[in-house]
Amino acid sequence: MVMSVTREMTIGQAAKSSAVSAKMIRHYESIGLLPKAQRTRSGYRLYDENDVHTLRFIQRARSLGFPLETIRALLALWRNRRRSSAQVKELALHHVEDLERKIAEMQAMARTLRHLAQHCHGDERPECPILDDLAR
Amino acid sequence: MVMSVTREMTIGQAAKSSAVSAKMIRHYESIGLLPKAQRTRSGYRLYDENDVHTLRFIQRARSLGFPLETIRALLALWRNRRRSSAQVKELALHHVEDLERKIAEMQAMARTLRHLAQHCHGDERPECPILDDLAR
DNA sequence: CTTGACCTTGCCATGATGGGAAGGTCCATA
DNA sequence: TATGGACCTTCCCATCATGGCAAGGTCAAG
Repeated sequence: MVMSVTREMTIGQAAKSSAVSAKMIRHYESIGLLPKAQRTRSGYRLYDENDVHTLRFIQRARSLGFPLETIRALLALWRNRRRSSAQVKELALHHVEDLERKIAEMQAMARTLRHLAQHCHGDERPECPILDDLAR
Repeated sequence: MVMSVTREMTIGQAAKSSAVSAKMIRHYESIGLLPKAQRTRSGYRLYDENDVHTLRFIQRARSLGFPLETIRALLALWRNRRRSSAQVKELALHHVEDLERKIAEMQAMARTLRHLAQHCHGDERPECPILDDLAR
């Protein structure tokens, strides 16, 4: 496989460079989050530095918990020179609200369980306020 | 459909009494979380107060975020007179750890995003530290 | 007898990811 | 030049808990 001087690479190399698995790169392409990759004559996908940059963008956005559909919108804004930062900020703050809602739910669960566990002897006897609560 | 005096009910009534959807009741049965329900001659599932009690137990455990496999274990302990409360407590505290780990992850995401958003003008101009971070 | 509310099973979808199979390609080394 | 290993391809299946829908059967009241 002969690649040009512009440092084209296979999917495995792009995966390493971007910390996005080859599996996911193919998946992102299949759902249209990434444009269809170029191919060698034998069918191998080819990626360049630009593609890797996009992959890193997606990877970073995923690491901040953005769902793929929001990342689709963020990518469009990133590429759009006439975007308004207000649009980006709205997506981000909406996601923060989602996170905060989920955090609050889980904190309530954890608080309840810690409280119940605190009153559970945790010994060999069967009496257990945790089960009592679940069965109430 | 004639039901006995022990207040047997159809799946829809059991669903209302337990706040578990009929769909989920069937699903729990299919994965063996619930024993196979009794049936009328025509094939309708029948539930009694005991079944509803179990359903409420599952519902409460789900509302505390326990995964179904853990609920399977909790149900077994609930039914086991020779259980030790230590086993129950361990399952609960393990789940609390899971919750706390996820909460911490999401808090880190939210913190980062709030910080980035704070520095984003959120106006009609394209400059945006949020995109800058994602693209860095 | 009709109608509407309920029940049955079975299939598909979600969201993001991984696993694995069956088969093709590339390249270095024996 | 042949072989082997590392890589690539597509396709299907699994996760986890839940919902939706479709086609068809049952029940009870009017």
